[in-house]
Amino acid sequence: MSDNRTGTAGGRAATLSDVAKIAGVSLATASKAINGRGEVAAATRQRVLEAAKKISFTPNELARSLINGRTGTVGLLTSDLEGRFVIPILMGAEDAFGAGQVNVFLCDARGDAIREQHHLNALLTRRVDGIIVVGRSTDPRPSLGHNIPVPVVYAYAPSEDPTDVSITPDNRAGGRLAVEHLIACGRSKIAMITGEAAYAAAQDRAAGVMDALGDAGLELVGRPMFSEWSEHWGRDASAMLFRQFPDIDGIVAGSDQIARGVLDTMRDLGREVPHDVAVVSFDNWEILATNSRPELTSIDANLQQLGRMAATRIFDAIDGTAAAPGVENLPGRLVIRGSTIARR
Amino acid sequence: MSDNRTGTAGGRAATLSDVAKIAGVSLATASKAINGRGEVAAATRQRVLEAAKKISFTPNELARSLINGRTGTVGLLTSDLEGRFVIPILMGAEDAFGAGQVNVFLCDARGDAIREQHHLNALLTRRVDGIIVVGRSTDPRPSLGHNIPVPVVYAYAPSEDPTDVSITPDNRAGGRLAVEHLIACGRSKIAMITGEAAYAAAQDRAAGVMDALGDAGLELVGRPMFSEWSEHWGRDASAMLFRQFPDIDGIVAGSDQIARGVLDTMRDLGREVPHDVAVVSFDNWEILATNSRPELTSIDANLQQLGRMAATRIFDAIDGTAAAPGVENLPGRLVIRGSTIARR
DNA sequence: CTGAAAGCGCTTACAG
DNA sequence: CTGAAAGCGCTTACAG
Repeated sequence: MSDNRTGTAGGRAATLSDVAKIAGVSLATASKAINGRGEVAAATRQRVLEAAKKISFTPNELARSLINGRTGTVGLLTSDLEGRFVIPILMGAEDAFGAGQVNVFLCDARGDAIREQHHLNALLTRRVDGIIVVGRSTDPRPSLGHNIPVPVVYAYAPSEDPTDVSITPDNRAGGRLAVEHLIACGRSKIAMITGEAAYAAAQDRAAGVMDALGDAGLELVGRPMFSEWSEHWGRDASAMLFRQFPDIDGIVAGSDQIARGVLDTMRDLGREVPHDVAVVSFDNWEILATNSRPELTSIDANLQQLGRMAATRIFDAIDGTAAAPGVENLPGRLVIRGSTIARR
Repeated sequence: MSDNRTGTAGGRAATLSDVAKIAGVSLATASKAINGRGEVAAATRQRVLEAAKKISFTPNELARSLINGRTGTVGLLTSDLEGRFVIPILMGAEDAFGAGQVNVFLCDARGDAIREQHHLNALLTRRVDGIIVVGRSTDPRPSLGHNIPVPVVYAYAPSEDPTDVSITPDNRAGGRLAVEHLIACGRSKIAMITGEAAYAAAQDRAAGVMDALGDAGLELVGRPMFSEWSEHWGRDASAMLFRQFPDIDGIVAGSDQIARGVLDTMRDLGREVPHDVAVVSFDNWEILATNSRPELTSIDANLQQLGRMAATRIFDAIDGTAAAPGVENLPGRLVIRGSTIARR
């Protein structure tokens, strides 16, 4: 097969007319044969398919979309591509849409509202069938409004507008999960080191921690320590904490990164994890969680599932069976490793 | 403004005919006015624009594309979305295409050839103007072939076919860079701990390391140690290494993860970094490199630039000024931190 | 400066 | 079973 960058001798892509001409049938018949629609004689269909194959005919989806009003495309509007959180969501959505069925337009607004508006316009101009908006944190974000002619679903960051459809991780339930696990591991002197207080994720997790401690008749040791979402902070905070409260036996870390810092300090202080101190964290970022000493017990936010759900909501809305508006909170799951339960 | 999910009272999106009717002009004139083309009286243009605004007219890009033969879309065919490497490339490409100008179809083949073919077909059916194929490693990958009617550029993983256009990191030069830096830091007893030998990246970096050592009249201490790209391996390998060669004063780590493991072991062994042992690694994965003790000197592969270049190649090919085929090797850059040069 | 007409590639009633 | 015709939403020569 020679190098052919056009598909036909004429220097342009093969068209249904080309196929019809070669097969000696009308455009209408060629169309029906290709699409398996209408009553077409088996022999005729055969001829058409052969002709199509011969000239590598690829139907032009643009023309089809123009007719049936659906493009089979969806826009993914994110504000933070580099973020580790949007990627699994994006994968889940891509997954749910299926290979070759629905295609996803990826748009990264870089956290810039102007850029987001540009992208939104471009998406509408291309007649996407729906839009998924993926935020970079779980803090509510401004709504795109209701003047958008296609369904919109907000993932990770919920919309500020309660009449929009949003799906976000249930961080409060996650905080409960963390503490309940520590208690189940026999811990009762539990402290919390977490990220920036301005983040809803930090607040929600802390609230869940408090809920669960209260239910168990326990109190947090010290106050929740808010600062950076970093290993550095994990190291520094845990050093401070143990100076003040040497008998802590359980720590909830706001992220795997923070937990990694905590583990470093435990090692420096000669405290054994999990024997002396059990550590549970959030994110279940595998590459961090499975390479530490010991490995980290962590709460996975099920982001890929979150992406799949967002895609499903879009489908439903397109099919007219729209979900009830509001914020849906997706529970996370506890992944148990060596930082809370010793390996034999 | 009321909740309007359609754009017009008729329950469908506003059309140029609607605009023309309201403005009291012909379709042709409306088109020219909207596009700033042709000679249209200022007053007429004004009326048309007002009408368009009134009914929130958004031109249907599908129809335009059908006419001019270009869609302003590009396909991004990746095999590994979760990989940290494809994301910056993807961002760079998205960046180069600009907000709202060209839109990117994201397709993740999950490393499955069948799925890739499905996605490829879908992209062609949607008449993308070009395709960027982003591999998950720097190992050459099968070509998509030359029967594709649009330009194709391979990023990160080059194509096996030298007549394709490929851009890949220059890992050999990176290996040189690493060693030259260690030598500049006064080190002469240098060892290398790296990832799986089956990876071109591992081999190329090792080759560059050997080149630079040879040029300096030095020899590697021991042999390059190949195994997992993990912290675990970094810890274990460096422990073995120092047992055998206690006087090593410089280590090239094949990745930041491996380097993190090396740092852990140095700390366990009581060796001070960088005073006793300097460590340089690859990837410059910030979240790992800037949170270690000390921070990591690392070689950044300039992946975002790689993505931008790939996008540029696509543009050029569309404009008919195609790049010469072959593999282009993009040099990395050394980012110096505390693991090779002590902070004051 | 304005508009009627043809056409981009395809599908879908509707006749035959 | 097959095909002529209209039409999806838009643009572009070409007349006027």
